[in-house]
Amino acid sequence: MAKKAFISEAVIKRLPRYHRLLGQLEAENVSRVSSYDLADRLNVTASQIRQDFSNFGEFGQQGHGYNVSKLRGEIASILGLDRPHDLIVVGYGNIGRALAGYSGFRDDNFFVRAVFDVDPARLRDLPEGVEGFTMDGLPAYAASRNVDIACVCVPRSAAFGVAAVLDGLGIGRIWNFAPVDLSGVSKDIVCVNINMSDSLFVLSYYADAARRDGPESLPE
Amino acid sequence: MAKKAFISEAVIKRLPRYHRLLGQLEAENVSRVSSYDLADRLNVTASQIRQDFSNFGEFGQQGHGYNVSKLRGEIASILGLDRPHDLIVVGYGNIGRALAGYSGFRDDNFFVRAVFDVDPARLRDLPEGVEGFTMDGLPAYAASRNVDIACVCVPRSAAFGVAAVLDGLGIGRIWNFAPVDLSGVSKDIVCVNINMSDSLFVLSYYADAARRDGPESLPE
DNA sequence: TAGATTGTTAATCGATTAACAATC
DNA sequence: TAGATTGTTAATCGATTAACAATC
Repeated sequence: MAKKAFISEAVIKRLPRYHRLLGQLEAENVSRVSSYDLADRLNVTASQIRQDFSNFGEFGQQGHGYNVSKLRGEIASILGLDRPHDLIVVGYGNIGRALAGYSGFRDDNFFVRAVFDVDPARLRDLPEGVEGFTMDGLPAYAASRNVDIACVCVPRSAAFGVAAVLDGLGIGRIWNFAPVDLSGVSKDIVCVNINMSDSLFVLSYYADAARRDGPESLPE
Repeated sequence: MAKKAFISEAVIKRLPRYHRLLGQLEAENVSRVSSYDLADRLNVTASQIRQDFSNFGEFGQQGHGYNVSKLRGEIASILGLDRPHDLIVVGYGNIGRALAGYSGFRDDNFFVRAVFDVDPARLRDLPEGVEGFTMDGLPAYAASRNVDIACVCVPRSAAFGVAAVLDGLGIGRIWNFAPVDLSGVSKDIVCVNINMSDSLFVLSYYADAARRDGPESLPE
């Protein structure tokens, strides 16, 4: 078929896992895999894997499977991992610090360039290569520097305001750690949420469920 | 119907959002809501909300909707938020520090009691009320203290080993921040993953998609 | 009571899985 | 070539939405 117009979110969410596994296989010097090999490793069906790939093109070779490096490159390209992304962190509290300090993103071309906080006292001990500014410095920063993605790590009460400011500055790509829905702030906002509390609550549920009803009550 | 045996993961994942909204409504002194009110606020269908609730019992009153506090209490009870949970953090790096330092979980009855790391030099500046131990202290700790949930914040390479140790100590409830699938380590493991990279990659995809194809390419 | 809104059954929609012809 | 495995179409499954009788 090659390049469908609209692709379901379920498919997109699986791409990072494929990318990760292919990276491991590459590190193990595996050069070819079939959809069945991949399926085994990921505990999904081969059918699903082939369906997923077919949304984006034809990456395999009939009778021989997929070239690991090529396939990984294709997925990286789909996800945009083949070019650098400039990130800023807005809100330099616990999570903001964790993001700015985590170097692992760099391997996938994501670079935290600057952090912002209302409180100048917090802008100490910044990681190597990361600049710090108070919030009022954000417009000037945005005017002179490229910002691909903003990581919103402010308290819930500040999140809407920050999102509006970011949208006004043309930084509508938001990685949101505040427990609010920012997609309503503007039509242009592209937002992906990490809600740690929500995830913890789900674990709490399944921990109880497993105790009560045994392992059959667990998903997957 | 009242209390279905097995409930889909999609339903469970929506419960924290309901709980959060009901908390806000409670703070606004709203005492009653209909499924239509809730649906409006959450941008979902009223039908879905009623279906979701009906998995667990009958929480509403025909003709009058739901009592906000009562409903919130029911959902809190389903998620286990009505009683305290003792947490430990294993791996005291960037994410581990963020988790141990974040006080917000306490409002929902989750308490980080201790942190563990292979490197004793890292166990400095612990938050108020949090103890620090090297990894070899984990068995003794588990023997003398209650541990409901372990937050695994170690590097990928250490994650399997840590999960095996935790499982051996009977701490099979894992909130996993390492990019590996720990559910295979043991049948008893209940694991919920937060994979920050995966989420960032998905954002990267949608940022590109929005640029290319406009807002129609976005989900939700 | 009449109106509103639930809980639930039936219909629809979309995603996953199975099957298989195409072909390397 | 023969065997293997893809890409894709068709069948199944599950989740979401619509409809409505029950009832507060």
